[in-house]
Amino acid sequence: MILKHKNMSDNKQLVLPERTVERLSEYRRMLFRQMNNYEIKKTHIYSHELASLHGITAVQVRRDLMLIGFTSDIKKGYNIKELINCIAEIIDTPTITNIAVVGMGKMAKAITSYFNGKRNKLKIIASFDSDPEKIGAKIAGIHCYDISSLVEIIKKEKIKMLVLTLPSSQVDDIKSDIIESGIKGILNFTSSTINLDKEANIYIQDFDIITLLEKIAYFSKENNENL
Amino acid sequence: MILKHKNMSDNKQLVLPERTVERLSEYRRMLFRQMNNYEIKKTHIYSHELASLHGITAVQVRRDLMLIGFTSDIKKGYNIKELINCIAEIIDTPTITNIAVVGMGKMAKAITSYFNGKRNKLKIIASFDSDPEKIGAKIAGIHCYDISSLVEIIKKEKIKMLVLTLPSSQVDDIKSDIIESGIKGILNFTSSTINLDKEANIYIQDFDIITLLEKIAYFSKENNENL
DNA sequence: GGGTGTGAAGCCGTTCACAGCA
DNA sequence: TGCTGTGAACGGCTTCACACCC
Repeated sequence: MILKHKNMSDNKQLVLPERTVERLSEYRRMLFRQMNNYEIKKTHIYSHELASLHGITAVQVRRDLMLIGFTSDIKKGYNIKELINCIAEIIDTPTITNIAVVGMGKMAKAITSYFNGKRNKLKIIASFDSDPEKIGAKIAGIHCYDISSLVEIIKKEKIKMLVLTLPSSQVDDIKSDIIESGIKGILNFTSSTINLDKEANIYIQDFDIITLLEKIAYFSKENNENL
Repeated sequence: MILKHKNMSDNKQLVLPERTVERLSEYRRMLFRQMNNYEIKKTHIYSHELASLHGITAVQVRRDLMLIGFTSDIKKGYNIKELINCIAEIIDTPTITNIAVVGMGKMAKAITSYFNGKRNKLKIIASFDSDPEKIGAKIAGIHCYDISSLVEIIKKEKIKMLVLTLPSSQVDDIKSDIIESGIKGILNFTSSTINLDKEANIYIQDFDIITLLEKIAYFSKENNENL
């Protein structure tokens, strides 16, 4: 509808920086909150307001909005509703994007329960496991399939993204299936890095709790001493 | 013991880049696996071997090891055991670092069960919640305290890091408590950014599943079209 | 003056290119 | 020749500085 997004207007779509995309997602949710939940039903917001809500600088906000070609209303700041729509134009997919979880353990259940319902263009619709007890069951509201049917189900159910929460040791076993399935994006909770670089063209985001906690411990240590 | 780490030898400790610290954590775990789990009990490893195990370049590995002042044995590659010890010198704390989880929901339980036992210098030893059903109980092997006793317990139990898994709406309520408690590092699973910049000197790592999945969706989209 | 939009500079991390060494 | 260690170049992202506009 509203199409202030410069990059969308020329047919050659400009790719945004990773960090900008992350912040756009955060801006949007914050903007929703600003628009709805407060007694002061704001319609406009200044860059420095949005910035301080996120603990970043106003320049950063303006730069991000510049990149998506969104401009402010003179003297009143950014129109919240229009900005929400503009961000949606950019980061949302036109139709619902289906996601599946591989390895239906505690973490997967927690993620599924937490996530589903939070975004209306992204939905976890299936899970895979090798445990006979789980296969065929409905866990955290979604059907659990046999991991051996990964490729088949991904294609049938039009699944576009995977969340990997299976034991690291089992990751290698499904690599080729993942590539074959045509999956385009992965959130990898596994502690093993899956390097399927070769032309598979899959966007992978690694998340490893052990690494992160060790990193935090390291920089906490630093905090005590210098700096 | 083995002290090849240049930075440790001069009393002014050099701070490593974030990404390097992350990779060191990953290298270490991979090195353990290389040393123990394989039939070929390797004692040495080349930079390009370690690199390909992680899906990165050999230069990257060498650069990281250069930064920690670790050098190879001539013509044989890096001594695995010594490297493990060197990494431990840098990222491990001398004593066990205690961690607490705030908000004892499904996610917290999954994280605790997953993490505890994996690293011997980091341990989740307590949790906090406001739910009377949970307070006083032992959940996922750890005691759950009343969230109102946050500051007290953190000081008493010498807790140095927090994992925040409580609803975003409740984050603001505990901000001042966190600062008062003297906590040095936070892993924030909440979708609200906690900006407690002001001299609190807390290292914060944000992790927001919604943001990450939206980002992955965005770049998956890109993958389909250009690039 | 109080806000915005943006070229230019700066910073951080990765990669290139190459010298050195057995 | 094959691997390492590293200055220098590069690229992505953030911040500075400033022109512009009501």
